[in-house]
Amino acid sequence: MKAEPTKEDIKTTLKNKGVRPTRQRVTVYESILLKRDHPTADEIFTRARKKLPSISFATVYNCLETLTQSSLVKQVVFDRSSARYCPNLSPHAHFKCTESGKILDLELDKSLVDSITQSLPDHYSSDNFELTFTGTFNSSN
Amino acid sequence: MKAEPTKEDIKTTLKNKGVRPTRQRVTVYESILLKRDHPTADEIFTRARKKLPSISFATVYNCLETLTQSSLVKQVVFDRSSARYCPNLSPHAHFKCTESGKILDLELDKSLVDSITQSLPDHYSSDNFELTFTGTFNSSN
DNA sequence: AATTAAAATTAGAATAATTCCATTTTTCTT
DNA sequence: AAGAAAAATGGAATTATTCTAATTTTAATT
Repeated sequence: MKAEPTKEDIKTTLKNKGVRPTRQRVTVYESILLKRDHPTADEIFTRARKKLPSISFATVYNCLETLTQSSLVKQVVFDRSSARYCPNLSPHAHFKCTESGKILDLELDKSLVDSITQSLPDHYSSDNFELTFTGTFNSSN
Repeated sequence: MKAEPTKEDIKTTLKNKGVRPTRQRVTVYESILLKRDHPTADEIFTRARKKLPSISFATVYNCLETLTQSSLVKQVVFDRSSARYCPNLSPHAHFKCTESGKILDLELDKSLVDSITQSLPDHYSSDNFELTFTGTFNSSN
């Protein structure tokens, strides 16, 4: 399932999570996987419309909620701007480039992931973290 | 300036940052420092009103913007809920308890802060990070 | 102390993203 | 095929925040 999951792959993934693979959900999930550029609900709606012109905005939000709940996508929020959605399930950080506005995944060494996870004091319990950076990406090479 | 900064302390802090210490700014900053519970703009407005009944909501937002720009407070955003404001300037993480809704500061070992800072690949430049956890805090002790 | 220009504050309107609601459609189970 | 449950839909409502235009305050200068 590395590059281009088929509709069937997607259906199977949804089923495995106990999520009914409706056309709308499959389409929304597909739209996020298609181009892993952290699209907003609005962008996902636009993409989904191309595949399924009858889909409504409310449904896109419903599907995103369902996908987020079932941990298939992660909601990423920078400041107070629109939420973005990320299908990368490995623990990773996000970097927002203030010049391009792009959001990039930053893979993290397992050792760092462990350090972060273990940094929680006793009595605190969490099964996830979100690490974000804001800055610039210098692609002058 | 550990426990209770006076109005004069606050004025000095603002001046040092090149921010004009208007009554409204001092009051807003004071309202955040008063109780370090990561208040929302709304809560800050309520607190500020008690000290300065004429202050407007727009001004609270303006002041928060100014304080954030000058790095005196940090805006903290969880999910898509209201932004919250944190006057803790040391590098630290935030923990949101899903039971109480409270947001807590988690101080981080310098070594972890360094590891996080150094995890940025070449070409990426950022002078800040935000690390957040969501989970539960078990205070059964 | 009056004058002025710039900066800050204000009230209220506007905006944008998201959520809610009532209805319809689809899907699943019998 | 019928009935029940789940999902999708369109549009209204909500919420936090930003914008705008006018007023007030401040600081600097006369």
